[in-house]
Amino acid sequence: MALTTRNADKRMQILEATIRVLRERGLSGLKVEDVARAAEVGKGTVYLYFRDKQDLLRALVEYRTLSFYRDAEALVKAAKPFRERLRDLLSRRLEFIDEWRGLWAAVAAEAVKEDKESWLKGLHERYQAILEDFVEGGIRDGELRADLEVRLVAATLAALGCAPQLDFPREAFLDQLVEVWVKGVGA
Amino acid sequence: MALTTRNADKRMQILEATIRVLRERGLSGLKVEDVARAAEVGKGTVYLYFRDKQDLLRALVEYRTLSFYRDAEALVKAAKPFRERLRDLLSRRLEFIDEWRGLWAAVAAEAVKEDKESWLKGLHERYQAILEDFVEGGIRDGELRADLEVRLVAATLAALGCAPQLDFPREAFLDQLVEVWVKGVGA
Amino acid sequence: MALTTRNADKRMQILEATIRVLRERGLSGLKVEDVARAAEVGKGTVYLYFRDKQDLLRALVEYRTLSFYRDAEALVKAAKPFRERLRDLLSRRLEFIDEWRGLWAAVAAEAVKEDKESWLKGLHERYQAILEDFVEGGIRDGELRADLEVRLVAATLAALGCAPQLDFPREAFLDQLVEVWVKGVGA
Amino acid sequence: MALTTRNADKRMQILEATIRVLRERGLSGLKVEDVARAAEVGKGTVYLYFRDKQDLLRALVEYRTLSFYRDAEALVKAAKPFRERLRDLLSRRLEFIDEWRGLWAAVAAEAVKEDKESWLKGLHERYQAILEDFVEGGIRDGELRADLEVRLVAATLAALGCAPQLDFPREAFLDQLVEVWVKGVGA
DNA sequence: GATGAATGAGGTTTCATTCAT
DNA sequence: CATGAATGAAACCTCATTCAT
Repeated sequence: MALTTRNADKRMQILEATIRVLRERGLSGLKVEDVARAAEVGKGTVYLYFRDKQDLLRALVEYRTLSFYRDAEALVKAAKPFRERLRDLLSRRLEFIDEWRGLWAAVAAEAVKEDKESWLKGLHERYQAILEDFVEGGIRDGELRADLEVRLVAATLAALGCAPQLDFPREAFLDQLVEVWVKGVGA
Repeated sequence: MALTTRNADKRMQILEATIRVLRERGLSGLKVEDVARAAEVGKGTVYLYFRDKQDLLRALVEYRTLSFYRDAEALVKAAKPFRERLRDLLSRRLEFIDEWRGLWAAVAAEAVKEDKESWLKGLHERYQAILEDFVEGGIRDGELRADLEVRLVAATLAALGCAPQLDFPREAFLDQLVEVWVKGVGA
Repeated sequence: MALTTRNADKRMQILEATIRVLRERGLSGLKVEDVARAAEVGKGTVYLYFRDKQDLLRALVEYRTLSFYRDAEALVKAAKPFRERLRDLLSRRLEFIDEWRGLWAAVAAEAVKEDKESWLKGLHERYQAILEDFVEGGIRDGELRADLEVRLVAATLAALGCAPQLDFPREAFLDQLVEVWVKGVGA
Repeated sequence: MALTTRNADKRMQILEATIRVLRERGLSGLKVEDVARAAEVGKGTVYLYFRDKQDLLRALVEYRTLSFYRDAEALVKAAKPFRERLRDLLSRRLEFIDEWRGLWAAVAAEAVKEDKESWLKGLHERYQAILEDFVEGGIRDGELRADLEVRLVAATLAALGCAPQLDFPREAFLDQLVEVWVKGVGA
């Protein structure tokens, strides 16, 4: 138990270190040795918790992505007005993208060499499902037009938020995004 | 002259091979030797046209990105209805994203180690400018609301198009994107 | 402690292997891989102890040269008659030159690309100082003429010993060298 | 004839360029391409005059070494006092060493991979012979002691002149060398 | 003859992975 | 369990050499 806990802690510690190094040094600068140093463990220890570097990356992608999905789900189901929930979702989405510095797809590609397509598709479907729920709820509540094709609209939401080089206030940008999308598909 | 032509041709040949290999093998699978083989030249020849691998990547990013910007500019300035121009733009954007398989940011990060920020910002500003032109034109023509803050709206357009795993017809998705955005900011 | 010892040992092991390979294969035949094999370590291990090949060469030049200087100093300060000390010095000098097979200058040139001049001068000054001490002692003891300019005479000693292709007994040659120089500057 | 002359010229031009590049860039910096540029010919042209790089180096070593021997022979046979002839010889010797920047042995080692020993010995014997002639002449003329073993004394002369880092006037150094040797073996 | 674009063998170096401690 | 010294496969890159023009 204590052991399991300590192990789980160290796993996390390594995963957190990994994304930190990734952000600082980029994908080609991501060395196992640096990850170990950043996690304050020995290099060999990384291999006690992950089969190899690819396994570490796969675990990282799943850890941060599922964490994002969990948050996204909670945010869109919160007891708040529709627009606020949308704004929270998009905000968290921008945060997610920023966390990866645009490297998500590249890391994901390294993380899984076989069955890549189905793995990616599986991940994305979970997000798509969350968004479809949100859209359906919006329609039910009269916030969104009833004649929309849910899957397509959810997809436009998923497609919203590629992080441009923001040289203006993030809040204003978020407001504008919400504004556009709500006007675009709102009732 | 003939030389310049041949040289320019071979440079292109290598760049085209590079993006092909990148798409097939991913970033970590991008070996100079494979690029050379794909371009049907010797390994050393790559180094006649590019200082090193980083230089090759930088040239590739610029080549494809500027090519995209050129097309984008032409498309939004075409003599067509506003919605069609928008659709063409978004279509080309999806194509651009698909071409890189989501690796654009990662490749760009490898391509430039110093002054990265200013280089990225410089590139993005060109795109932002094209979009601002488009938005301003739309306002002038009465297609878009006049009370919009041009830069923010252009930014929402830039943020539109992260390629999700499309499991429905691309055309329908594009139509929906256009629909949402035009409704969102249209007059 | 044990570590330091083991590390120092392995460093030495690699340096000894390097000069062995250098003598056998020449400068252009000096591959890091061969050095590693000769030192009975892996190729990568060499890079644990030396930043790169140039660093290895620099360390080698310093190691063998300082070792020679240390011996030279001890020999000229030994409690022996002047002529014997001179003979021991020249003998060690011939050994040093033979050890490098005439490649000292070439290896030194590879070993240091910047500040080469000051590095070489710095090294040589240590030798010159040892010789000047020896000459001064000789004058004090009445072995050498008192009207000599110490630095110049020390320099002639430094200039003595370019290894010709010896096709006669080394001992006789050494005796002759001693004879000439002592007659030349002796009291 | 004209052709032969032009060819011989171009050969020389390349050899002169080679030693220039060697002095400037060192042995590992000696690229055929740089030699060609320095000689103001095409890279392929070098291969019209020399079988390969090794052949170029062998020709260079022979060219400069035989040139030195020719000069040395003329200098020691000149109609001048003994000491002056000795001084001229040593002066030319220092010049020769300086010309190679200490790289003579290393270049010679690259220049000949097989029969290296006999080639080096053959070259050196020519120099030894010149020096023996000089010593014999000196004895005949009563300038040198008659009880000397000619070969050994000639060898000490050959061993004289390793170029130290001269930080005092070259002329004074030369005078001192002459002084020492003449005193050492003179009548 | 003269050229220099093209080549690829072969060198240097990195870094994921192992394993003895 | 944890470690990091050691390893060598595999990547990058150089440069001697060739050959079509």
